[in-house]
Amino acid sequence: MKNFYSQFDFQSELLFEVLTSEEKKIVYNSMEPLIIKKGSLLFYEEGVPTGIFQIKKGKAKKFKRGFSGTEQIFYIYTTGDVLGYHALFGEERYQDSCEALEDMEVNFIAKDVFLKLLQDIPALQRTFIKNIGHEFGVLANIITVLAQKNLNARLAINLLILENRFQKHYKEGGIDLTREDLANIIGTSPESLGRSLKQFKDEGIIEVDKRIIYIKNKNQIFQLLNIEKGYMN
Amino acid sequence: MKNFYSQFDFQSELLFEVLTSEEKKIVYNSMEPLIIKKGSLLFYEEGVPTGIFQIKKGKAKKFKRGFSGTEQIFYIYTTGDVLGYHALFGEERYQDSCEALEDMEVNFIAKDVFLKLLQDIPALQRTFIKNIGHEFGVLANIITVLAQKNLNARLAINLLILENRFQKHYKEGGIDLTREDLANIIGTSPESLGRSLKQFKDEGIIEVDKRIIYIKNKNQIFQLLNIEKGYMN
DNA sequence: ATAAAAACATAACAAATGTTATATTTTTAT
DNA sequence: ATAAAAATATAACATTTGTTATGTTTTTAT
Repeated sequence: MKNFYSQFDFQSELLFEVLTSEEKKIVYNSMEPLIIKKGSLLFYEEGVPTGIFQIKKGKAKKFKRGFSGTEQIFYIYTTGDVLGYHALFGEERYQDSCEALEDMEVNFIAKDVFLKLLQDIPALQRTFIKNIGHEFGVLANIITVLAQKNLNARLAINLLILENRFQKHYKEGGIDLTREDLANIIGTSPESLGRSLKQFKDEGIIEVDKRIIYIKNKNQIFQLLNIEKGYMN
Repeated sequence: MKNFYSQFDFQSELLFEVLTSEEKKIVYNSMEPLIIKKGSLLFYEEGVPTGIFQIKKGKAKKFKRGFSGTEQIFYIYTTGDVLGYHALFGEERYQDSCEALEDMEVNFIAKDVFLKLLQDIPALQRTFIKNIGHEFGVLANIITVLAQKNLNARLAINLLILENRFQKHYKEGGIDLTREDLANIIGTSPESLGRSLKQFKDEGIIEVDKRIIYIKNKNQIFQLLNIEKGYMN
Protein backbone atom coordinates (compact mmCIF):
# COMPACT_ATOMS: atom_id res chain seq x y z
CA MET A 1 0.00 0.00 0.00
CA LYS A 2 1.17 3.47 -0.88
CA ASN A 3 2.24 6.06 1.64
CA PHE A 4 -0.68 8.19 2.75
CA TYR A 5 0.84 11.55 1.95
CA SER A 6 2.15 10.57 -1.47
CA GLN A 7 -1.42 9.75 -2.47
CA PHE A 8 -2.27 13.43 -2.15
CA ASP A 9 1.00 15.11 -3.08
CA PHE A 10 1.98 16.10 -6.59
CA GLN A 11 5.63 15.58 -5.68
CA SER A 12 6.43 18.38 -8.06
CA GLU A 13 9.37 19.50 -5.96
CA LEU A 14 11.36 16.48 -7.11
CA LEU A 15 11.14 17.08 -10.82
CA PHE A 16 14.66 18.44 -11.27
CA GLU A 17 16.16 16.03 -8.77
CA VAL A 18 16.64 13.29 -11.38
CA LEU A 19 19.12 15.45 -13.26
CA THR A 20 22.91 15.26 -13.03
CA SER A 21 24.52 18.26 -11.37
CA GLU A 22 25.70 19.29 -14.81
CA GLU A 23 22.17 19.26 -16.20
CA LYS A 24 20.82 21.00 -13.13
CA LYS A 25 23.25 23.81 -13.74
CA ILE A 26 21.90 24.25 -17.27
CA VAL A 27 18.32 24.30 -15.99
CA TYR A 28 18.97 26.72 -13.16
CA ASN A 29 20.84 29.05 -15.52
CA SER A 30 17.70 29.20 -17.66
CA MET A 31 15.63 30.63 -14.84
CA GLU A 32 14.75 34.22 -14.21
CA PRO A 33 13.62 35.39 -10.78
CA LEU A 34 10.20 37.00 -10.41
CA ILE A 35 8.38 38.69 -7.54
CA ILE A 36 4.67 37.96 -7.39
CA LYS A 37 2.40 39.94 -5.12
CA LYS A 38 -0.17 38.33 -2.87
CA GLY A 39 -3.45 37.97 -4.73
CA SER A 40 -2.06 38.11 -8.26
CA LEU A 41 -2.21 35.22 -10.69
CA LEU A 42 0.69 33.08 -11.88
CA PHE A 43 -1.61 31.84 -14.64
CA TYR A 44 -5.32 31.57 -15.32
CA GLU A 45 -7.80 29.20 -16.91
CA GLU A 46 -8.00 29.44 -20.70
CA GLY A 47 -4.86 31.56 -20.76
CA VAL A 48 -2.07 30.84 -23.24
CA PRO A 49 0.86 29.21 -21.45
CA THR A 50 3.98 31.33 -21.08
CA GLY A 51 6.35 29.08 -19.17
CA ILE A 52 6.86 27.20 -15.93
CA PHE A 53 7.49 28.33 -12.37
CA GLN A 54 9.45 27.04 -9.42
CA ILE A 55 8.56 28.50 -6.06
CA LYS A 56 11.44 29.89 -4.03
CA LYS A 57 9.27 31.38 -1.32
CA GLY A 58 5.55 31.55 -0.61
CA LYS A 59 2.36 29.61 -1.24
CA ALA A 60 -0.13 29.50 -4.11
CA LYS A 61 -3.56 27.95 -4.64
CA LYS A 62 -4.61 26.09 -7.78
CA PHE A 63 -8.33 26.31 -8.45
CA LYS A 64 -11.22 26.26 -10.86
CA ARG A 65 -14.51 28.09 -10.66
CA GLY A 66 -17.76 26.10 -10.57
CA PHE A 67 -20.93 27.07 -12.45
CA SER A 68 -21.94 29.24 -9.54
CA GLY A 69 -18.62 31.03 -9.43
CA THR A 70 -17.31 29.47 -6.22
CA GLU A 71 -13.63 28.64 -6.25
CA GLN A 72 -12.76 25.00 -5.96
CA ILE A 73 -9.21 24.72 -4.72
CA PHE A 74 -7.61 21.39 -5.47
CA TYR A 75 -4.00 22.06 -4.64
CA ILE A 76 -1.80 24.28 -2.49
CA TYR A 77 1.73 24.70 -3.80
CA THR A 78 4.63 25.54 -1.49
CA THR A 79 8.35 26.20 -1.60
CA GLY A 80 10.23 24.04 -4.09
CA ASP A 81 7.22 23.07 -6.16
CA VAL A 82 7.36 23.29 -9.94
CA LEU A 83 4.12 24.20 -11.64
CA GLY A 84 2.49 25.35 -14.84
CA TYR A 85 3.90 22.68 -17.13
CA HIS A 86 0.75 20.71 -18.02
CA ALA A 87 -0.30 23.18 -20.65
CA LEU A 88 3.15 23.19 -22.27
CA PHE A 89 2.89 19.63 -23.48
CA GLY A 90 0.76 19.52 -26.60
CA GLU A 91 -0.17 23.14 -27.37
CA GLU A 92 -2.88 23.57 -24.79
CA ARG A 93 -4.29 26.29 -22.63
CA TYR A 94 -4.26 26.32 -18.85
CA GLN A 95 -6.95 24.12 -17.36
CA ASP A 96 -7.04 26.04 -14.09
CA SER A 97 -5.88 29.18 -12.32
CA CYS A 98 -3.10 29.72 -9.81
CA GLU A 99 -3.04 32.60 -7.33
CA ALA A 100 -0.38 33.73 -4.86
CA LEU A 101 -1.58 33.40 -1.26
CA GLU A 102 1.21 35.66 -0.02
CA ASP A 103 4.01 37.66 -1.58
CA MET A 104 6.10 35.17 -3.50
CA GLU A 105 9.50 34.75 -5.06
CA VAL A 106 9.56 32.36 -8.00
CA ASN A 107 11.93 31.25 -10.71
CA PHE A 108 10.45 31.38 -14.18
CA ILE A 109 11.47 29.44 -17.28
CA ALA A 110 9.97 30.80 -20.49
CA LYS A 111 8.09 28.40 -22.71
CA ASP A 112 10.60 28.26 -25.57
CA VAL A 113 13.50 27.83 -23.21
CA PHE A 114 11.72 25.05 -21.37
CA LEU A 115 10.80 23.21 -24.58
CA LYS A 116 14.43 23.43 -25.65
CA LEU A 117 15.50 21.98 -22.31
CA LEU A 118 13.09 19.09 -22.79
CA GLN A 119 14.72 18.31 -26.13
CA ASP A 120 18.27 18.62 -24.84
CA ILE A 121 17.73 16.59 -21.69
CA PRO A 122 15.81 13.38 -22.48
CA ALA A 123 15.37 12.42 -18.83
CA LEU A 124 13.52 15.65 -18.22
CA GLN A 125 10.63 15.00 -20.58
CA ARG A 126 10.12 11.50 -19.19
CA THR A 127 10.16 12.78 -15.63
CA PHE A 128 7.60 15.50 -16.29
CA ILE A 129 5.23 13.21 -18.17
CA LYS A 130 5.58 10.58 -15.50
CA ASN A 131 4.67 13.16 -12.91
CA ILE A 132 1.58 14.23 -14.82
CA GLY A 133 0.50 10.60 -14.58
CA HIS A 134 1.13 10.65 -10.86
CA GLU A 135 -0.84 13.89 -10.48
CA PHE A 136 -3.71 12.26 -12.31
CA GLY A 137 -3.81 9.66 -9.55
CA VAL A 138 -3.73 12.39 -6.92
CA LEU A 139 -6.82 14.03 -8.40
CA ALA A 140 -8.56 10.66 -8.46
CA ASN A 141 -7.77 10.31 -4.76
CA ILE A 142 -9.13 13.76 -4.03
CA ILE A 143 -12.32 12.79 -5.87
CA THR A 144 -12.60 9.70 -3.71
CA VAL A 145 -12.27 11.68 -0.49
CA LEU A 146 -14.78 14.34 -1.54
CA ALA A 147 -17.31 11.75 -2.67
CA GLN A 148 -17.03 9.34 0.23
CA LYS A 149 -16.09 11.23 3.38
CA ASN A 150 -18.17 13.45 5.61
CA LEU A 151 -17.12 16.94 6.59
CA ASN A 152 -15.12 16.04 9.71
CA ALA A 153 -13.21 13.35 7.87
CA ARG A 154 -12.48 15.62 4.91
CA LEU A 155 -11.22 18.26 7.30
CA ALA A 156 -9.09 15.77 9.20
CA ILE A 157 -7.52 14.38 6.03
CA ASN A 158 -6.76 17.82 4.66
CA LEU A 159 -5.28 19.02 7.92
CA LEU A 160 -2.85 16.10 7.82
CA ILE A 161 -1.99 16.75 4.18
CA LEU A 162 -1.52 20.49 4.62
CA GLU A 163 0.48 20.25 7.82
CA ASN A 164 2.76 17.71 6.18
CA ARG A 165 3.23 19.91 3.15
CA PHE A 166 3.85 23.11 5.10
CA GLN A 167 6.07 21.77 7.82
CA LYS A 168 8.81 21.10 5.30
CA HIS A 169 9.31 24.81 4.85
CA TYR A 170 7.83 26.63 7.81
CA LYS A 171 9.42 25.95 11.16
CA GLU A 172 6.27 26.08 13.30
CA GLY A 173 4.33 23.71 11.07
CA GLY A 174 0.93 25.31 11.55
CA ILE A 175 -1.69 25.63 8.83
CA ASP A 176 -2.15 29.25 7.81
CA LEU A 177 -5.02 29.64 5.35
CA THR A 178 -8.13 31.80 5.34
CA ARG A 179 -11.27 30.00 6.45
CA GLU A 180 -12.71 30.63 3.03
CA ASP A 181 -9.79 28.98 1.24
CA LEU A 182 -9.81 26.03 3.60
CA ALA A 183 -13.56 25.68 3.09
CA ASN A 184 -13.01 25.78 -0.67
CA ILE A 185 -10.56 22.92 -0.38
CA ILE A 186 -12.72 20.59 1.67
CA GLY A 187 -15.96 21.45 -0.11
CA THR A 188 -18.11 23.25 2.43
CA SER A 189 -19.07 26.72 3.69
CA PRO A 190 -16.85 28.71 6.07
CA GLU A 191 -19.60 28.43 8.71
CA SER A 192 -19.76 24.64 8.57
CA LEU A 193 -15.98 24.52 8.53
CA GLY A 194 -16.01 26.67 11.66
CA ARG A 195 -18.30 24.24 13.42
CA SER A 196 -16.01 21.31 12.64
CA LEU A 197 -12.97 23.27 13.75
CA LYS A 198 -14.72 24.03 17.04
CA GLN A 199 -15.45 20.34 17.57
CA PHE A 200 -11.80 19.51 16.90
CA LYS A 201 -10.72 22.25 19.33
CA ASP A 202 -13.11 21.00 22.03
CA GLU A 203 -11.78 17.46 21.59
CA GLY A 204 -8.18 18.64 21.86
CA ILE A 205 -7.30 17.55 18.35
CA ILE A 206 -6.17 21.00 17.27
CA GLU A 207 -5.28 24.38 18.70
CA VAL A 208 -5.86 27.66 16.92
CA ASP A 209 -3.82 30.83 17.31
CA LYS A 210 -5.08 33.77 15.32
CA ARG A 211 -6.16 31.79 12.28
CA ILE A 212 -3.26 29.35 12.31
CA ILE A 213 -4.25 25.76 13.02
CA TYR A 214 -1.91 23.45 14.91
CA ILE A 215 -2.50 19.72 15.05
CA LYS A 216 -2.11 18.59 18.66
CA ASN A 217 -3.15 14.95 18.58
CA LYS A 218 -2.61 12.95 15.44
CA ASN A 219 -3.66 9.69 17.05
CA GLN A 220 -7.14 11.08 17.55
CA ILE A 221 -7.22 11.97 13.87
CA PHE A 222 -6.12 8.49 12.82
CA GLN A 223 -8.82 7.08 15.10
CA LEU A 224 -11.42 9.36 13.54
CA LEU A 225 -10.35 8.14 10.11
CA ASN A 226 -9.94 4.49 11.10
CA ILE A 227 -6.40 4.50 9.80
CA GLU A 228 -4.11 1.83 11.22
CA LYS A 229 -0.92 2.96 12.89
CA GLY A 230 2.11 2.56 10.72
CA TYR A 231 0.18 3.47 7.58
CA MET A 232 1.14 7.10 7.91
CA ASN A 233 4.89 6.62 7.50
CA MET B 1 -16.96 29.30 -22.31
CA LYS B 2 -16.35 25.64 -22.99
CA ASN B 3 -19.03 23.22 -24.07
CA PHE B 4 -20.68 21.60 -21.08
CA TYR B 5 -20.12 18.01 -22.12
CA SER B 6 -16.50 18.46 -23.15
CA GLN B 7 -15.77 19.61 -19.59
CA PHE B 8 -16.60 16.11 -18.40
CA ASP B 9 -15.55 13.97 -21.34
CA PHE B 10 -12.11 12.49 -21.82
CA GLN B 11 -12.57 12.67 -25.59
CA SER B 12 -10.47 9.58 -25.81
CA GLU B 13 -12.38 8.33 -28.82
CA LEU B 14 -10.70 10.96 -31.00
CA LEU B 15 -7.12 9.99 -30.31
CA PHE B 16 -6.49 8.18 -33.59
CA GLU B 17 -8.53 10.64 -35.61
CA VAL B 18 -5.59 13.02 -36.09
CA LEU B 19 -3.75 10.40 -38.11
CA THR B 20 -3.58 10.16 -41.89
CA SER B 21 -5.41 7.19 -43.35
CA GLU B 22 -2.01 5.67 -44.02
CA GLU B 23 -0.99 5.97 -40.39
CA LYS B 24 -4.34 4.74 -39.22
CA LYS B 25 -3.83 1.60 -41.25
CA ILE B 26 -0.54 0.97 -39.47
CA VAL B 27 -2.15 1.47 -36.08
CA TYR B 28 -5.16 -0.68 -36.75
CA ASN B 29 -2.93 -3.44 -38.09
CA SER B 30 -1.13 -3.45 -34.75
CA MET B 31 -4.29 -4.31 -32.86
CA GLU B 32 -5.42 -7.69 -31.67
CA PRO B 33 -9.04 -8.36 -30.81
CA LEU B 34 -9.93 -9.50 -27.29
CA ILE B 35 -13.14 -10.64 -25.64
CA ILE B 36 -13.57 -9.47 -22.06
CA LYS B 37 -16.28 -10.93 -19.86
CA LYS B 38 -18.56 -8.79 -17.75
CA GLY B 39 -17.01 -8.24 -14.34
CA SER B 40 -13.41 -8.89 -15.31
CA LEU B 41 -10.68 -6.29 -15.20
CA LEU B 42 -8.97 -4.66 -18.15
CA PHE B 43 -6.33 -3.45 -15.71
CA TYR B 44 -5.99 -2.82 -12.01
CA GLU B 45 -4.38 -0.34 -9.64
CA GLU B 46 -0.68 -0.95 -9.00
CA GLY B 47 -0.58 -3.44 -11.86
CA VAL B 48 2.23 -3.32 -14.40
CA PRO B 49 0.94 -1.86 -17.69
CA THR B 50 0.65 -4.30 -20.59
CA GLY B 51 -0.74 -2.15 -23.37
CA ILE B 52 -3.67 -0.01 -24.42
CA PHE B 53 -7.26 -0.82 -25.33
CA GLN B 54 -9.83 0.53 -27.73
CA ILE B 55 -13.42 -0.45 -27.05
CA LYS B 56 -15.29 -1.97 -29.98
CA LYS B 57 -18.36 -2.89 -27.98
CA GLY B 58 -19.45 -2.55 -24.37
CA LYS B 59 -18.92 -0.30 -21.34
CA ALA B 60 -16.32 -0.21 -18.58
CA LYS B 61 -15.94 1.67 -15.30
CA LYS B 62 -12.73 3.30 -14.13
CA PHE B 63 -12.46 3.47 -10.35
CA LYS B 64 -10.36 3.59 -7.22
CA ARG B 65 -11.10 2.21 -3.79
CA GLY B 66 -11.27 4.57 -0.81
CA PHE B 67 -9.84 3.77 2.65
CA SER B 68 -13.06 2.07 3.54
CA GLY B 69 -13.05 -0.08 0.45
CA THR B 70 -15.92 1.63 -1.36
CA GLU B 71 -15.42 2.02 -5.09
CA GLN B 72 -15.22 5.54 -6.37
CA ILE B 73 -16.05 5.52 -10.06
CA PHE B 74 -14.75 8.55 -11.90
CA TYR B 75 -15.32 7.54 -15.50
CA ILE B 76 -17.48 5.31 -17.66
CA TYR B 77 -15.89 4.34 -20.97
CA THR B 78 -17.98 3.42 -24.00
CA THR B 79 -17.58 2.32 -27.59
CA GLY B 80 -14.68 3.96 -29.42
CA ASP B 81 -12.82 5.06 -26.30
CA VAL B 82 -9.10 4.42 -26.01
CA LEU B 83 -7.83 3.73 -22.51
CA GLY B 84 -4.97 2.45 -20.42
CA TYR B 85 -2.26 4.67 -21.86
CA HIS B 86 -1.44 6.89 -18.86
CA ALA B 87 0.76 4.32 -17.28
CA LEU B 88 2.69 3.73 -20.50
CA PHE B 89 4.28 7.16 -20.49
CA GLY B 90 7.17 7.19 -18.06
CA GLU B 91 7.40 3.64 -16.67
CA GLU B 92 4.55 3.81 -14.23
CA ARG B 93 1.96 1.50 -12.77
CA TYR B 94 -1.77 1.88 -13.22
CA GLN B 95 -3.25 4.52 -10.95
CA ASP B 96 -6.72 2.98 -11.03
CA SER B 97 -8.74 -0.07 -12.03
CA CYS B 98 -11.00 -0.66 -15.00
CA GLU B 99 -13.78 -3.26 -15.01
CA ALA B 100 -16.09 -4.42 -17.81
CA LEU B 101 -19.73 -3.59 -17.04
CA GLU B 102 -20.94 -6.02 -19.71
CA ASP B 103 -19.35 -8.49 -22.09
CA MET B 104 -16.94 -6.48 -24.20
CA GLU B 105 -15.04 -6.63 -27.45
CA VAL B 106 -11.85 -4.60 -27.43
CA ASN B 107 -8.80 -4.06 -29.60
CA PHE B 108 -5.55 -4.38 -27.74
CA ILE B 109 -2.15 -2.91 -28.60
CA ALA B 110 0.71 -4.43 -26.62
CA LYS B 111 3.01 -2.05 -24.77
CA ASP B 112 6.09 -2.52 -26.95
CA VAL B 113 4.11 -2.20 -30.13
CA PHE B 114 2.44 0.96 -28.88
CA LEU B 115 5.73 2.54 -27.81
CA LYS B 116 7.12 1.78 -31.25
CA LEU B 117 4.09 3.44 -32.84
CA LEU B 118 4.67 6.53 -30.71
CA GLN B 119 8.22 6.74 -32.04
CA ASP B 120 7.25 6.15 -35.65
CA ILE B 121 4.33 8.57 -35.68
CA PRO B 122 5.30 11.86 -34.02
CA ALA B 123 1.76 13.26 -34.11
CA LEU B 124 0.58 10.36 -31.99
CA GLN B 125 2.70 11.10 -28.94
CA ARG B 126 1.70 14.76 -28.95
CA THR B 127 -1.96 13.85 -29.27
CA PHE B 128 -1.89 11.41 -26.36
CA ILE B 129 -0.01 13.75 -24.06
CA LYS B 130 -2.30 16.58 -24.97
CA ASN B 131 -5.25 14.41 -24.11
CA ILE B 132 -3.80 13.53 -20.71
CA GLY B 133 -3.71 17.28 -20.06
CA HIS B 134 -7.34 17.53 -21.08
CA GLU B 135 -8.28 14.61 -18.84
CA PHE B 136 -6.56 16.37 -15.96
CA GLY B 137 -8.99 19.24 -16.45
CA VAL B 138 -11.91 16.80 -16.55
CA LEU B 139 -10.93 15.40 -13.15
CA ALA B 140 -10.65 18.93 -11.77
CA ASN B 141 -14.19 19.58 -13.01
CA ILE B 142 -15.45 16.40 -11.37
CA ILE B 143 -13.83 17.54 -8.12
CA THR B 144 -15.63 20.87 -8.41
CA VAL B 145 -19.01 19.21 -8.88
CA LEU B 146 -18.52 16.77 -6.01
CA ALA B 147 -17.35 19.50 -3.66
CA GLN B 148 -19.91 22.16 -4.51
CA LYS B 149 -23.15 20.52 -5.60
CA ASN B 150 -25.83 18.82 -3.56
CA LEU B 151 -27.10 15.35 -4.32
CA ASN B 152 -29.88 16.32 -6.73
CA ALA B 153 -27.56 18.56 -8.72
CA ARG B 154 -24.84 15.91 -8.87
CA LEU B 155 -27.38 13.39 -10.08
CA ALA B 156 -28.76 15.82 -12.67
CA ILE B 157 -25.30 16.64 -14.01
CA ASN B 158 -24.28 13.02 -14.24
CA LEU B 159 -27.51 12.00 -15.94
CA LEU B 160 -26.82 14.59 -18.64
CA ILE B 161 -23.22 13.45 -19.03
CA LEU B 162 -24.03 9.76 -19.13
CA GLU B 163 -26.98 10.08 -21.50
CA ASN B 164 -24.84 12.15 -23.83
CA ARG B 165 -22.06 9.60 -23.73
CA PHE B 166 -24.29 6.57 -24.21
CA GLN B 167 -26.61 7.92 -26.84
CA LYS B 168 -23.78 8.01 -29.34
CA HIS B 169 -23.72 4.24 -29.40
CA TYR B 170 -26.98 2.89 -28.04
CA LYS B 171 -30.06 3.69 -30.06
CA GLU B 172 -32.50 4.21 -27.17
CA GLY B 173 -30.21 6.54 -25.29
CA GLY B 174 -31.19 5.43 -21.80
CA ILE B 175 -28.80 5.13 -18.89
CA ASP B 176 -28.26 1.52 -17.92
CA LEU B 177 -26.17 1.22 -14.77
CA THR B 178 -26.71 -0.55 -11.46
CA ARG B 179 -27.90 1.73 -8.68
CA GLU B 180 -24.74 0.91 -6.81
CA ASP B 181 -22.50 2.01 -9.68
CA LEU B 182 -24.49 5.17 -10.23
CA ALA B 183 -24.31 5.91 -6.51
CA ASN B 184 -20.55 5.35 -6.62
CA ILE B 185 -20.26 7.91 -9.39
CA ILE B 186 -22.22 10.68 -7.73
CA GLY B 187 -20.89 10.04 -4.25
CA THR B 188 -23.82 8.79 -2.19
CA SER B 189 -25.56 5.63 -1.01
CA PRO B 190 -27.93 3.63 -3.25
CA GLU B 191 -30.77 4.54 -0.85
CA SER B 192 -30.20 8.27 -1.08
CA LEU B 193 -29.79 7.94 -4.83
CA GLY B 194 -33.14 6.15 -4.91
CA ARG B 195 -34.82 9.01 -3.10
CA SER B 196 -33.49 11.54 -5.60
CA LEU B 197 -34.52 9.35 -8.53
CA LYS B 198 -38.01 9.13 -7.08
CA GLN B 199 -38.19 12.92 -6.82
CA PHE B 200 -37.07 13.24 -10.43
CA LYS B 201 -39.70 10.67 -11.46
CA ASP B 202 -42.45 12.46 -9.53
CA GLU B 203 -41.48 15.74 -11.20
CA GLY B 204 -41.53 14.17 -14.66
CA ILE B 205 -37.83 14.79 -15.25
CA ILE B 206 -37.05 11.12 -15.87
CA GLU B 207 -38.78 7.82 -16.55
CA VAL B 208 -37.45 4.47 -15.43
CA ASP B 209 -38.00 1.14 -17.15
CA LYS B 210 -36.48 -1.82 -15.35
CA ARG B 211 -33.38 -0.05 -14.19
CA ILE B 212 -32.82 2.02 -17.31
CA ILE B 213 -33.21 5.76 -16.79
CA TYR B 214 -34.59 7.95 -19.58
CA ILE B 215 -34.36 11.73 -19.41
CA LYS B 216 -37.76 13.17 -20.32
CA ASN B 217 -37.37 16.86 -19.68
CA LYS B 218 -33.97 18.46 -20.06
CA ASN B 219 -35.28 21.98 -19.56
CA GLN B 220 -36.27 21.08 -16.02
CA ILE B 221 -32.75 19.81 -15.44
CA PHE B 222 -31.20 23.01 -16.78
CA GLN B 223 -33.55 24.96 -14.53
CA LEU B 224 -32.54 22.86 -11.53
CA LEU B 225 -28.90 23.58 -12.33
CA ASN B 226 -29.42 27.25 -13.21
CA ILE B 227 -27.80 26.68 -16.58
CA GLU B 228 -28.70 29.18 -19.28
CA LYS B 229 -30.18 27.88 -22.49
CA GLY B 230 -27.66 27.63 -25.27
CA TYR B 231 -24.88 26.65 -22.92
CA MET B 232 -25.49 22.99 -23.51
CA ASN B 233 -24.64 22.98 -27.21
C1' DA C 1 -2.65 55.19 16.29
C1' DT C 2 -7.15 54.90 14.67
C1' DA C 3 -11.12 54.03 11.86
C1' DA C 4 -12.93 51.11 8.46
C1' DA C 5 -13.07 46.84 6.33
C1' DA C 6 -12.43 42.11 6.29
C1' DA C 7 -12.25 37.86 8.46
C1' DC C 8 -13.73 34.92 12.01
C1' DA C 9 -16.67 32.58 15.76
C1' DT C 10 -20.83 30.97 17.17
C1' DA C 11 -25.70 29.78 17.67
C1' DA C 12 -30.43 28.58 16.16
C1' DC C 13 -33.14 26.80 12.89
C1' DA C 14 -34.00 24.63 8.19
C1' DA C 15 -32.88 21.41 4.83
C1' DA C 16 -30.35 17.63 3.00
C1' DT C 17 -28.35 13.27 3.50
C1' DG C 18 -27.24 8.98 5.96
C1' DT C 19 -28.93 4.80 8.03
C1' DT C 20 -31.80 1.00 9.16
C1' DA C 21 -35.43 -1.78 8.03
C1' DT C 22 -38.81 -4.18 5.12
C1' DA C 23 -41.15 -5.37 0.96
C1' DT C 24 -40.95 -5.97 -3.94
C1' DT C 25 -38.98 -6.75 -8.44
C1' DT C 26 -35.55 -8.56 -11.46
C1' DT C 27 -31.86 -11.55 -12.60
C1' DT C 28 -29.34 -15.80 -12.35
C1' DA C 29 -28.55 -20.60 -12.00
C1' DT C 30 -30.31 -25.07 -12.26
C1' DA D 1 -39.97 -23.08 -15.42
C1' DT D 2 -38.73 -22.43 -10.85
C1' DA D 3 -36.26 -21.41 -6.72
C1' DA D 4 -32.69 -18.74 -4.92
C1' DA D 5 -30.03 -14.76 -5.06
C1' DA D 6 -29.33 -10.15 -6.18
C1' DA D 7 -30.90 -5.73 -7.00
C1' DT D 8 -34.25 -2.21 -6.34
C1' DA D 9 -37.88 0.77 -4.07
C1' DT D 10 -39.49 3.05 -0.28
C1' DA D 11 -40.34 4.85 4.35
C1' DA D 12 -39.18 6.42 9.05
C1' DC D 13 -36.02 8.22 11.88
C1' DA D 14 -31.21 9.98 13.05
C1' DT D 15 -27.50 12.73 11.88
C1' DT D 16 -25.05 15.94 9.24
C1' DT D 17 -24.69 20.00 6.74
C1' DG D 18 -26.48 24.41 4.96
C1' DT D 19 -28.19 28.96 5.98
C1' DT D 20 -29.15 33.13 8.29
C1' DA D 21 -28.07 36.17 11.71
C1' DT D 22 -25.25 38.65 15.16
C1' DG D 23 -21.28 39.90 17.68
C1' DT D 24 -16.22 39.80 18.01
C1' DT D 25 -11.50 39.80 16.48
C1' DT D 26 -7.98 40.78 13.20
C1' DT D 27 -6.13 43.12 9.34
C1' DT D 28 -5.63 47.01 6.33
C1' DA D 29 -5.28 51.68 4.94
C1' DT D 30 -4.63 56.28 6.21
